[in-house]
Amino acid sequence: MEQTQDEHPKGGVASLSVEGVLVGHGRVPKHVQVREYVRGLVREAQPGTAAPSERELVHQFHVARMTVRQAMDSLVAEGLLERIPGRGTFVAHPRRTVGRMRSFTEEMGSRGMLAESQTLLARRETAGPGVARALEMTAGDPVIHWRRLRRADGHPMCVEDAYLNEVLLPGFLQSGMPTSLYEALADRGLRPTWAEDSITADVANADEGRLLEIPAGGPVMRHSRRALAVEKIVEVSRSVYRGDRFTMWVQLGRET
Amino acid sequence: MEQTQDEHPKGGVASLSVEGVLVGHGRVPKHVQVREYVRGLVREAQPGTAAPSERELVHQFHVARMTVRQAMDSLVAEGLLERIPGRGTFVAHPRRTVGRMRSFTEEMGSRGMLAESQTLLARRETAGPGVARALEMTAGDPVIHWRRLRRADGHPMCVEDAYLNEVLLPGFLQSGMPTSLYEALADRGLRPTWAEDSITADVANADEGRLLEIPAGGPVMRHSRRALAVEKIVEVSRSVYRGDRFTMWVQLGRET
DNA sequence: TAGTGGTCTAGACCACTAT
DNA sequence: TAGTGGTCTAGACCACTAG
Repeated sequence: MEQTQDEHPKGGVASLSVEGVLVGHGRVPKHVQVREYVRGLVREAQPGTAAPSERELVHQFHVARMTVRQAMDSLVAEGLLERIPGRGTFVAHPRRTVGRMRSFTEEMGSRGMLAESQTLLARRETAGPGVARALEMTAGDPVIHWRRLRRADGHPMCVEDAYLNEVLLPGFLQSGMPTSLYEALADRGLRPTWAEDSITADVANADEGRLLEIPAGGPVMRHSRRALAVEKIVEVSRSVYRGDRFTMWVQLGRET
Repeated sequence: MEQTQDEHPKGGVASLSVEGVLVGHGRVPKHVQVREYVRGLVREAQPGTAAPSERELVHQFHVARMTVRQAMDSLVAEGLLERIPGRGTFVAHPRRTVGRMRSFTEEMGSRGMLAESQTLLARRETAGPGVARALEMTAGDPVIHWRRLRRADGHPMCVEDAYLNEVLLPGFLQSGMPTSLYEALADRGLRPTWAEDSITADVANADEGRLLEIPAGGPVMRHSRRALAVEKIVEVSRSVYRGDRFTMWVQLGRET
């Protein structure tokens, strides 16, 4: 058959993407439209629920089967669907997730605890050599320093010093400190997607002991993070956790 | 054209998979053969090196372009190649790896240190409730308990208690303790591919202090790991690291 | 202008599962 | 036997890059 893209024997130019009717001259590829349609169908379905069969989608969208397969392939690749030859395509059972990055709030939430934050300090500073190197800036460059006492269910859990590249966040301090740092970054198109963490054990100094309500010299975990948004380092933080109350969880995969 | 699979207008039934000639009646799908051919070409190439173009592979293997694309798709998905529209397909630049699982030996090696181990204890025991739960066994089941003092460049770094499911490892103790636990597991088809780690800060007790050559009450990091090989939990370990000498590094990704 | 990857078609035969 | 996913063909037009 001659290729007359976007023009079907029956139907001609389609209109809106409702119930299997594709946008005719849109620049959204058909396989993307099919993919998003299926994603919507499946979004809140139980694992094991059957997805539409490939030939069913072929008829529904009036596209070739390879186009449908392309759509399904990507959903399978991202772990949303799984194919069982001879049986069909089904909503995948949750797989083991590897090292998912979380904010303090998310971390506590996943443990069934309520996270709270108390700002101890929020100001513009000039970067010292350590912070500058971590943020890939030059010593003396302006940074935002935000120190918070973080509680879980009302109990002190850690003291966090976050340093942000002010150049990437003009007017950040003036707009009032947000409830969630990561959401505030996301609002500016700097949602952190990758982090390097380091963790070491230490003892609390007097200040830390006072804030965390433990004796000076008590065990603490020091946690440092470099958070990146699209190849840009947006946040560097150093946190001191109570050693008696906080355990860090990590999931790791091993390459084949 | 009529579908006469594995029989081409020119060439007929092919022989061995050398230089683009596919196995004719083999059960290895063509896209897999093309994929592995390209993987071999590219295995040790520098990032940025051009891979063969899709049409080039079409001619070389006498297959349809969709078949070549299927092969390339999977290499792109696994991060080996990257496509640049209008330019070609290239060996991908290394991406940020997320949470890679490592053995103590690998961990120290990556820091330029030499790892050594001294076995303090290696025997058959019956699982206590905690170990049994972690190994998904029943309390009282036989486990192998292996305690090691681990050094880096000759200095004590941690004491590790590893517990192994003896049912999965018959004769393990009798065969003499291996240099590398993970390699020994791999030899038995139980190479760990996934791990759950937890890390907390604490202080050393008297025994630990003596072994690690730090004062009792000094800061330590307690690290627990559950290691899985193909859905089977093969190892559970509890390690105590010197807080003044060891920092744990983790890379994390965030889902989109 | 030639070459590349991105998208798409309208079929086909296969092995497998379920009825 | 009907239906499913797995594989495969032999083309096509498009937008984009590079010489």
